Amino acid sequence: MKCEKAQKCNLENIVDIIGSKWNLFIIWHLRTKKLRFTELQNRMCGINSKTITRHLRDLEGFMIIDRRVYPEVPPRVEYSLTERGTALLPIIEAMLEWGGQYLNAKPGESHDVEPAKETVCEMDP
Amino acid sequence: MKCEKAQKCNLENIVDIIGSKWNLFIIWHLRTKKLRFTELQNRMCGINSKTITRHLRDLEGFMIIDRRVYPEVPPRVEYSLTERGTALLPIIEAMLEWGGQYLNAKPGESHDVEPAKETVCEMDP
DNA sequence: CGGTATCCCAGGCGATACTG
DNA sequence: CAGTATCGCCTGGGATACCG
Repeated sequence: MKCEKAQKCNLENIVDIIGSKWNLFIIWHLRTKKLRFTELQNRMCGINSKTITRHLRDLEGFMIIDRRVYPEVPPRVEYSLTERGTALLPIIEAMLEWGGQYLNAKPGESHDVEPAKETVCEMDP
Repeated sequence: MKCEKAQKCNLENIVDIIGSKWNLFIIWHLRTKKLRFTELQNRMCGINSKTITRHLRDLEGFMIIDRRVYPEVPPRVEYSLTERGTALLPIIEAMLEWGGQYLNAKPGESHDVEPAKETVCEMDP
């Protein structure tokens, strides 16, 4: 975690963000439209609320997502991508493309079901 | 970790590879030339041998790096990128570019030293 | 609805020591 | 040199319960 002799690695900072499965999923799910807390949670394979909250806060801190609270009853909170977050989409797409080219062709070993398309845990339409 | 209702997420498989700080570092350090075990270890901020070995094996399993053993005394093992691994470089470069654009400009909070350039833990020339 | 608060556990990672 | 073995910490994340 620490590069004592050198300055903090650029790549390391980025991996802290992109390297998390959950962060990537959140960003990806927000690519088309803003979503509410529960909508996100349901789309992400039932991730528990503590975990998703933590990652949402992280992403908000990095100014990758925008959190908008509507003072209503019942409460409504909507998350959306910022410009910074949107700028990450090409990278995620590149990752998916890479995965489609190489992982689907020869899955290595951990391949139990048929290859996915460009989808990420699409569960509920 | 498990998408019970959907097929295994493509993105999740990829994040297992790209999402690891160590894997990214290894790939990045191998971008220009093949390196020996110790060379890699020294460049990576003194990562301990157990950890690096594990990640090297993982990457080898995914056919992202190539491990070549020379039957000599003392032993020599060289690691290099495969085509698959090389195909990841544009993604890492995109990540670095994104980080350069956004993280260096406004670091958020975890920013203790001056921004890094396109470097990754460059310690010993 | 959109979270916090607790508890708990697997495993990622460092430190250290040893080996062919 | 290139690892393996062992120990032990600490965090990420699941389960569950509760709250404004």
